[in-house]
Amino acid sequence: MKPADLTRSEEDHLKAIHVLSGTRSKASTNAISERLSTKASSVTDMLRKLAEKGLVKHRPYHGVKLTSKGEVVALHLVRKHRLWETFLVERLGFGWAEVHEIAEQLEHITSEKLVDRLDAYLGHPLFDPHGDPIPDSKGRVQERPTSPLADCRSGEQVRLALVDESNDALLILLNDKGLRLGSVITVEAVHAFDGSMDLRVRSGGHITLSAQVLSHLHVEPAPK
Amino acid sequence: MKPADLTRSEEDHLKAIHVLSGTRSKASTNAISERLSTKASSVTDMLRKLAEKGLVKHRPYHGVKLTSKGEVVALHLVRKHRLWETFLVERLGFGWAEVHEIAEQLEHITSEKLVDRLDAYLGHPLFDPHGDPIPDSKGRVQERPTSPLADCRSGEQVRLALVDESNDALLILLNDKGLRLGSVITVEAVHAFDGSMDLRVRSGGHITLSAQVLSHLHVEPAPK
DNA sequence: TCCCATTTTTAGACCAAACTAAATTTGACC
DNA sequence: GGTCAAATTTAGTTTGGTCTAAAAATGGGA
Repeated sequence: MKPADLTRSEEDHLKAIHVLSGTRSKASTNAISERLSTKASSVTDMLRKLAEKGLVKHRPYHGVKLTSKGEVVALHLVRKHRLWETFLVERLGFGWAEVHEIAEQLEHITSEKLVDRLDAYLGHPLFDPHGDPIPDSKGRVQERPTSPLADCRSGEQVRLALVDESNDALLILLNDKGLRLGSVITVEAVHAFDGSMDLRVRSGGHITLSAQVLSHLHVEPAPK
Repeated sequence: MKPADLTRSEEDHLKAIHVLSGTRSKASTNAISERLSTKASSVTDMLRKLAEKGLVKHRPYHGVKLTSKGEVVALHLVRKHRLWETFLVERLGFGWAEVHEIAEQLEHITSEKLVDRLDAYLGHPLFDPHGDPIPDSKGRVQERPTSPLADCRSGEQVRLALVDESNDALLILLNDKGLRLGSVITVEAVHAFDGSMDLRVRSGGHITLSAQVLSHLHVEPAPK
């Protein structure tokens, strides 16, 4: 039983639901429509269609979640998206900020063989350029214990592991400050007033990040 | 004045017209519809739309040809298609026969920067895996003097330079016979009865090709 | 418990891109 | 030059995906 042939729009909706239901396990019509820049009524239509295909469970007025069949499709899309992002950054020299939009197109290319070859060509990477895990061909993801940078205390030394937003402006800001995935950071001060932090970046300088930026950064223990 | 945003269907039509009008400079409605597996009436509709956008010149009942603006778009699509084919074969290890269909999808990805980076990554190749020239970013193509293998005489030694068809079965046949681009071939016999040829492939064996196969092969003088 | 703002769905319309069937044009042949 | 088959266009329909506007459901606060 193949993932069947889905239209681009159907795929976009499945992926949106997957991402949005990450924490709460259900996604709302409005949240989906906002993410896809469409109207709520269009989303409702699509949900009915996807429900008929057995890809989502839609309880009207109460949100939607993926069936296991839908989850498989969504994870496969995420896999393709993150593999292509990795290719663009590592092989073609793109910066993080630029690749999201292109990968949005590339993730819809349908060829199992292409995905698997690309995966092998890149050396079966476990994480994409933003630190997000890349599902393997069976949909399994490598988990990694990360914690919010915002929770760190003064004096802690950690490594930047994950940026949980593909917002261009955020990525450009990090770039400007000399921060990249794997950067080793020492917390120099935490300001209670606004939640901002002063940091020292090894092989970089002293920087300050606002709480708004910090909320998207996750770290892991610094290497020895 | 950008190539403007075109739908996938519009792009497909432009490329079909480009390819079909290669020899005669005009393409017929039926030929286009056959190539795209649609009906003639659908093509007529599309031609009107493309004509309104100034991309084609359509004289009803008398065929269609690209305007210079349409030609630019078509050449850009050809460029993308052939660069992706090259990537798939040279980097991902695909065989010639498999890449056409995937490249048909990849050629519609819109990102100038992506195309140019891919081109550089591949070392600015002049020819794709089938021997077809790859237009550069300005649409210029590298010409190469090739002649039909079918015109060769007994005893001639030549090199396979171009296969002018992306038909799967043809490419698989060539593969089975041990022929690839660049193969050095000696003509051993030409059979007047059916136009078939007996050939010897250097670093291969003795093979026989039908006139039907030969008609798609083009050669250049053998290297010294 | 009732009310009302917010969210979501329904109803009806539009557009692009395809189709079928019918009408029209062309051009080759007698 | 007239005729007819093939090629092409026109007319009208369908499907998928979106929209706007109106109706319905939900759930928190008085």
